[in-house]
Amino acid sequence: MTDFAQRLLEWFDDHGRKDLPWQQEVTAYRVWVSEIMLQQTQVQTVIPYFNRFIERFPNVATLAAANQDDVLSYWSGLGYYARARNLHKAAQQISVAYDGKFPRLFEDVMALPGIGRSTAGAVLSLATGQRHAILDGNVKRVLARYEAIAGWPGKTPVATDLWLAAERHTPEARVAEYTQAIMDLGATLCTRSKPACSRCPVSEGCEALRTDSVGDYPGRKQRTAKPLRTTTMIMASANGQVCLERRPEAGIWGGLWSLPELGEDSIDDWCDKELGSAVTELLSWDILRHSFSHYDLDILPIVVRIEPHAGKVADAGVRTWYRLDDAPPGGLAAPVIKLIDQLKKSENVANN
DNA sequence: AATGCGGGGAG
DNA sequence: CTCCCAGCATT
Repeated sequence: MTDFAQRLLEWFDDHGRKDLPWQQEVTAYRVWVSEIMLQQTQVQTVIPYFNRFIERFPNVATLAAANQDDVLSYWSGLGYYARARNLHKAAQQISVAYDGKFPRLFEDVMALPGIGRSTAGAVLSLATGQRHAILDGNVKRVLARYEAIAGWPGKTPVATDLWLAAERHTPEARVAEYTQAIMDLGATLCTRSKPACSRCPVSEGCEALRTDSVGDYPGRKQRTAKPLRTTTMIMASANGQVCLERRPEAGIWGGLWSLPELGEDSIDDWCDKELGSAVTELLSWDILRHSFSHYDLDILPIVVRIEPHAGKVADAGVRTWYRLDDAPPGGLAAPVIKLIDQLKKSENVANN
């Protein structure tokens, strides 16, 4: 065992996290769900989503049997919705190919949609104790500093070096605890800013600390200016209902329900063409800026009151009337949740 | 090898 | 405001 692993495990006994929801009643399924939710998402954000998801889908069979709208509704607000679609698809594959039992072979796990090298290693090491390395954001930061591996981890040669270090330090015994320990170190001491090197169990061998350059690791990606895009979202409202449409599988917010977006048409033409209704009242709200990692989106919300005989939509498979005091038909993107909440409030005011 | 994919927490 | 997080799939 490397000195690094030895000291890390000793530290874990006293300071590691052992009370996270997915650390109770450890099963491959629960660890898998948690690892998918934790991709690019922090622990505190994930916990309530994990608890709700597990309550509704306690095992592979219940998840595989659910429809996609149901699954996405439990993911609504978490982001990266391809994760939920892949999780669902993988559960169905596990049902068929492995009789509902999560596979134990690394290659089989890697072959499931949404699971790559790091997640496969994390699930198998945490749930079964098999010796596999992981390389998530925390581990990249810890190892880049400890070994002074320069450069942005998105570059192949940098990632290759980090994986080699990860493999080299992963011990033969106590693998599950080691995996949790190195993530905990990154999350609690070896943080992105203001790392607590004075309390670090491996500070003695840390090359970045020795050269007083902890802040230089890991290397950052050179960033370009984010473009700004704009869209108009239509909140067509009648009889306490609002029109929603399902987005295509590919692209942003794939498979989620959203508000219709206005293209080149005028509002009146759109309502006539798509809903077969005339506008009775028109109201523009303030622009809502929604920020993605790669662009900003300015949303101009337009509330359209239409004639109350609206029951018709042009394409019933893609559009639906959503009753505001009802449960949503599926997953909703975060800004759509915000706008619909605002609409509910304004409806309540109007009715009081 | 580079890019697309969400949303939020931290500073 | 900026940075980037328990990454993976696609091209």
